[in-house]
Amino acid sequence: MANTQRDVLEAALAILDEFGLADLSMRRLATALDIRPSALYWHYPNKQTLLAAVADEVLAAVPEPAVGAPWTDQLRDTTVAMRAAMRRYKDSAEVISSAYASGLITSSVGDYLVTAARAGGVTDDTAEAARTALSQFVIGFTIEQQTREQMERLKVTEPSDRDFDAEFDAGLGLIVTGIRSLSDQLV
Amino acid sequence: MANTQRDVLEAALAILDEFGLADLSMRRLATALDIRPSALYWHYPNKQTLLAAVADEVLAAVPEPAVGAPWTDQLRDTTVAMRAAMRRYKDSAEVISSAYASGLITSSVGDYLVTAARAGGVTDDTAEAARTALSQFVIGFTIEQQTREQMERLKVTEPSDRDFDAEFDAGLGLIVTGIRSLSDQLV
DNA sequence: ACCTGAACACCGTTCAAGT
DNA sequence: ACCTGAACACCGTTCAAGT
Repeated sequence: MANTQRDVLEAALAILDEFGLADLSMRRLATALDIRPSALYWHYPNKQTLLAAVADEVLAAVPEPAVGAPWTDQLRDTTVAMRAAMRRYKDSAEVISSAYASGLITSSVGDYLVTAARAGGVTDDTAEAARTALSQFVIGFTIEQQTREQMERLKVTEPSDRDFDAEFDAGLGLIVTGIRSLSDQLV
Repeated sequence: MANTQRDVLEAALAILDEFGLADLSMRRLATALDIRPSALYWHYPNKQTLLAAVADEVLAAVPEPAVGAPWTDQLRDTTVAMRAAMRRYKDSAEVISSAYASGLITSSVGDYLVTAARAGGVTDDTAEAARTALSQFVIGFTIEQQTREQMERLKVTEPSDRDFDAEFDAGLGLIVTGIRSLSDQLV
């Protein structure tokens, strides 16, 4: 039974879900599909491109913000949805960070943030800054949490008593407040 | 001539400076020191610990904020200094991100940010959120820029026309504005 | 105190050849 | 269209032994 590109992508997500990024090697992925590693290169030109596809698939769970909602809620909801999407797959924040930097990502979550910020009447520069601040924050924050979780799983660290949800809400609130404040100045 | 732990650290920084993280392997580091890879494990227990030492050394260039300066300037200056310190060594933002998450970092830059925010009279939770938002932002932002730069060096991407300095200033301004706004609410 | 030698168990990627 | 087989050039880490 021959595999499609989609089969390869789903097998990669399954490994990420179950074992994390350290175990997502081309050799291990091939074994999961019961093919030889070289066969993967028929579906994807290299590992980097495969990981970008994984990143896009993870972020595809983030919905377009509700057009009727206040623009600050759109910013909040999109950022919260990004975090929720990343938390579904172990280490996916790190995958997304690399893919984002590589420029191979096609997800439009960044555009959702820029559009929502513009709805607040801020300048284009501020809208871009809002996207940067929010996406870097949520990705960086989730990398930190997921790396901790992976280390606790491997018993190399004891469980920390940090309240990640509270820390996230506070940081998000702080950034949204900053954007709203810049918006108010323009009125 | 026997090597010290410091010699190993400096050789690692030299490789980072000249070639970047992809070339910082234990084998290559050993070759640079003219010893066998196994000898490195006398100085550091593993690569992760060595990279944490590299991260600390990079962040050691960030000065304690001037006590006389306004607290918002202390926040800005520390974040700007973190970015400047990271930009001295290729891919060091990624090294710091991992080391930060691993909990092996001992640098006190995070404390500088919390202390500065507290000077603004905000609650402890907001001060912690300020540290998280600012450090995640500057690390995430610099990872993105340094990954781009590395790819341009390898000619896998054309130079982008993004103005990273302007984007950074806008994002930083936005976060600091948010903190100040929460501080003002308390007055 | 610091290092070598040898080994173990892995990587990503290429490319001619097979069906 | 999709895959195998074989190879190339690498990894991090361990551990007994050397000086």
